Amino acid sequence: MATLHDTQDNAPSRRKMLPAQSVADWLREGIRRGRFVPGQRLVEADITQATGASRSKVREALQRLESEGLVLIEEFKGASVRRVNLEELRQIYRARIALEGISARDFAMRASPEQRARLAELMDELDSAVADGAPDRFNGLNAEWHKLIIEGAGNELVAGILGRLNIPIQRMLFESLYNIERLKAANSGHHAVTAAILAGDGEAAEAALRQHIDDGSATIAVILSEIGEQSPNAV
Amino acid sequence: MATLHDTQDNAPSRRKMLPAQSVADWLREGIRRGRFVPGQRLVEADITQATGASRSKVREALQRLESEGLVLIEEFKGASVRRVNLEELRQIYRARIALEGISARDFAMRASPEQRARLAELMDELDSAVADGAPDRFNGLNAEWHKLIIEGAGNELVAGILGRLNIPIQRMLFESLYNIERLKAANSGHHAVTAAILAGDGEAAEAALRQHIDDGSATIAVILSEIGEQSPNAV
DNA sequence: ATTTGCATTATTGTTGACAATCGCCGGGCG
DNA sequence: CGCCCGGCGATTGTCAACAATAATGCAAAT
Repeated sequence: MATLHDTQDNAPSRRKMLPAQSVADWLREGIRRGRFVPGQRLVEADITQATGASRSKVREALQRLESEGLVLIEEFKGASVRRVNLEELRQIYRARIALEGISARDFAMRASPEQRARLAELMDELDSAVADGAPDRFNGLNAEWHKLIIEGAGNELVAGILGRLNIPIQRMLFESLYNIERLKAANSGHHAVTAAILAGDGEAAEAALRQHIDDGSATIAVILSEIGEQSPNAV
Repeated sequence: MATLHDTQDNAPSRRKMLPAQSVADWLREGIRRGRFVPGQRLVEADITQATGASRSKVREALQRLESEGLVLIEEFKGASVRRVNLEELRQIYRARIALEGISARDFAMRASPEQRARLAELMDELDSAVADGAPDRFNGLNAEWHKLIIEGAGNELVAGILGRLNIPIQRMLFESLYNIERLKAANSGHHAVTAAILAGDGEAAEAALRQHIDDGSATIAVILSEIGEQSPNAV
């Protein structure tokens, strides 16, 4: 079984003494970046040693992550990164469609000229990334593009919910865009949404973004089912 | 300052010894039913005594409620029921529009004949409650009507999010329907949604439910602003 | 060789005591 | 009379030891 300090790699982790809430952030980030894979156990002692936080803080962080749906805590068995099955993935995407859709609508109605200009700029850079066949650059720009719309919609509550929803599927999202065909498809969706927003058409923007997310969901489902077919404790 | 066991009222609270997670439920319920009003402090010792749970469990429950956005925890000041301002109310309603809207759409597409029959039945009872001018009965039926759609949409994730979103405004929702005019207006919205669902028209069902919720939001905003004008520590 | 039972160990859950901080109350002073 | 300030009680934050439980490894028996 892989322990935690096995993988202490790049970070200058010399007794960080992370104070409190940061432990939750640290774990979230680790889950998002794939350092902790679904099913992996999160042993309190290891986290204590890795972060320098006290056990109380570690426990508090784990309980928080559980109520966010990121980890599973079983009595006397401890915490582990929660696995998502296909049904849950579907539900996540349904929620994303609803929330990110309405964000696009709101963004189209209230975005400042600067924000619209930034959106157009990102669109150009996305195009150039596609033209260059640069999936890494595309991934970063893609995240920024979505983030601009979500945070620009002026609804921190919805932005927060979406942020939490995305964590479990972040890694798959990332992997899904290493195929040039999918990349082109995704970008055509971006174009439709961007055009509607720049035209100030909230209705169309919402519809286009819904379509865009729905397209992506099929791709992710494939990836998840591939992963799910591996041995249960492998991932 | 009102303490907790001042208000220990109806429940047979003879040393309940609530085990663990139940403490969070107990607090949630108390907040929802107005036993704990926004701004009220939630002292650990009082909760311990009232529930019979240990302090660890109480703290755990409070932290959970904080990450749900229900309570506010300040360093060395403890937990208190979070106040919602008008901007946050707007954001809650925007999220509700998105999530309950898509639930109506999904329900229209996948509800069983039994569920549709139940919806029609509820609609009749709502009408009769309006005709009788019975706001209490209407309130109960109204909650059931929304619940049927949300839980019948087949998305527990979205249902859970909506459940948490509604808690802070539950009391206002309740109070808002003691005006016969508003009651009639709300019911006309119910009719539009029900008709669309029974016709199997997901698109129209979503649009109608969005409109219905949006109508309600204005009413709630009025109530909140009235409350907000009272002295800050009164509520 | 496989399985069963047992003892050991690793890990989590719980409790209690102690330290830190905030809010209040009363006294001193301008 | 009003204001500042220092102590005091109440409340929360932190930590370490202890108890309860599950996982593991080993040996013996079939």
